[in-house]
Amino acid sequence: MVSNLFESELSGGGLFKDASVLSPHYVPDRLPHRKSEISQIIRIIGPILRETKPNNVFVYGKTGTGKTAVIRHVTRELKRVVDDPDKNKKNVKVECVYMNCRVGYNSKYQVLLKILEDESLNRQGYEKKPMEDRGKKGKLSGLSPTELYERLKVFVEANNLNLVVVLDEVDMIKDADDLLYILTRINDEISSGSVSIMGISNKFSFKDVLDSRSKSTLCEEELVFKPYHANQLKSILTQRLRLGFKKGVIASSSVGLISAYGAQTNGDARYALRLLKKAGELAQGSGHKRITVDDVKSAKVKVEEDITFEIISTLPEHQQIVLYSIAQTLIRGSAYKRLDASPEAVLFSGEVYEAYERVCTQLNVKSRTMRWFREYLNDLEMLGLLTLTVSGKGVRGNTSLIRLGNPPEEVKKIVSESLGLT
DNA sequence: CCTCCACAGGAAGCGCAGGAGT
DNA sequence: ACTCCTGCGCTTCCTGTGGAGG
Repeated sequence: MVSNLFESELSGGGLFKDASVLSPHYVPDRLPHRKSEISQIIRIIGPILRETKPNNVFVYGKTGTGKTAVIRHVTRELKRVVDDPDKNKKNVKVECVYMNCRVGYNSKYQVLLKILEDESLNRQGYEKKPMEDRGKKGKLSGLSPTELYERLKVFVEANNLNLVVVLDEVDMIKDADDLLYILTRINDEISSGSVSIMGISNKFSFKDVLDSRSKSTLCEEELVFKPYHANQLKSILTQRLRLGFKKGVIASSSVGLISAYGAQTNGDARYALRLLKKAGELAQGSGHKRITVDDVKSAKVKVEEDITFEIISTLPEHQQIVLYSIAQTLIRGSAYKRLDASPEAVLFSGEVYEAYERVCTQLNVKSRTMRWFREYLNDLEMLGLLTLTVSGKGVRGNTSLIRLGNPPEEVKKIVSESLGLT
C-alpha cells in the first residue's frame, strides 16, 4: 500500500496534492462556519492587547466540532498581531501555551512543568527565564510544586507578560480544582502581567465535577460548539479538497456522501476528513482516476474497522479477554437455549463468565472475580462495544443479556491480533 | 405464597505503586 | 533517601431484585 502510494507519486499519477492538510492536526487559515465562535473568542481574549487580563473561557462541544482548531487559529492570529511591531506599538507581551492534557499533562504538576518548559517562555528577550539556572540536564523536574509556582509567578511579573494557558481536554486533569486555583491566584499576587486560562472539553458533565469556586473561575465565559450539519461538512470538505487533492479527482456526489456519513456521526468533521483521506487512498491504491461513491463506501467500512481496532487494542487485557470470550461463545453457539423472542445472538452473563474463566486458564492468566467481571461488562457497554439488557420473562433470575456491537469474527480477530493469540 | 436461583451492584477493605513531604 | 499518603484495581462480603418452580 505504502509503496503503491510512493510509486504513484513518482509517476505523477497520484490524486493527492498535499495529504498533510487532511491530518486532524492541520489548522487551515480559514475555518468555515465558525465565524461567530471565532469572533466571540476574539472578543473575550481581545483585552489582552490593552494589557487587561481577559476572562477565562470554557469551551465545550462534541469531538470534531472545531474547538481545538478555533482556539489554535485565534491564538495564532493573536500571536501574529503581537509579533508585528507596526501593530503592537506598545510592545505588549503575550504568550500562548497550548497543551493537550490527555497526553502526559494530566496533573497540576505536569501542567506547571509544561508551561515553564515551553519554548516560547524560554526564548530571547525575556528576563528570569524559568529554565535559566537549571543543571546540565535542562529539566525542571525534581522541583516541588510550590517552587514551580514561584518561578512562574516571578517570570510573569518580571516580564510584564500576559500569558494564556490553553488546556485541551481539561477534563483529563486529575486535580483540576487545584490547578485552576493556583493559576488564577497568580493574578492576585503580581502587580504586572497576567495569566488566563482557556479550557477545552468534550464532556458536558465536566463542569459538575469542579467545585463551585473553580467553576466560576474557569467559566467566566462559556462557549458551546454545535455539531456541523451535512452541508456545513460539505463546504469544509470542499475547502480541504482544494488544498489536499488535485483538481477534479472527486465527484460532488462522493463529497455529499461523506458529508452525510459525517453528519450521522454527530457532525464530526474529524471523522469526515478521515473518510475523505481514506477514500482518496483507496481510490489511488486501486488505480482510479477519481474517488467514486464506492471508494467512499469502502472507506467507511475501513475507517470504522480502524476505529474499532484502536478502541479494542488499547483496552486493558481482561476487558479484551471478556470481548474475546463473548465473540467465541457467539461463534461456537450458546450452550443455553436462545430466547424465542429475540432472533439476534444474545448471551447470558453467567455463561460468558464461564467462557471467560476458560480463556483465562488457556492464556495462563489469573481470572478476576465475577464482581469485577460485571464492571468490565459495564465499561465495555460505555464504549459501545456491547449492549446489556436485563432479562425479562422466560429467564430464571435476574441476569444481563449481552449483545455484541460488532461482528464476533471481527472482534475475535482484533483481540487475537492484539493479545497475540493463536 | 414461599423459597430458591442467578445474578446486580453497594460497601469495606487490602495490597500496591507512585507522588508528596521531610 | 526515607517514610507517609493517596488513588487504583481488585477481592470479599452482603443486600436487593425478579422470575421459576414447587
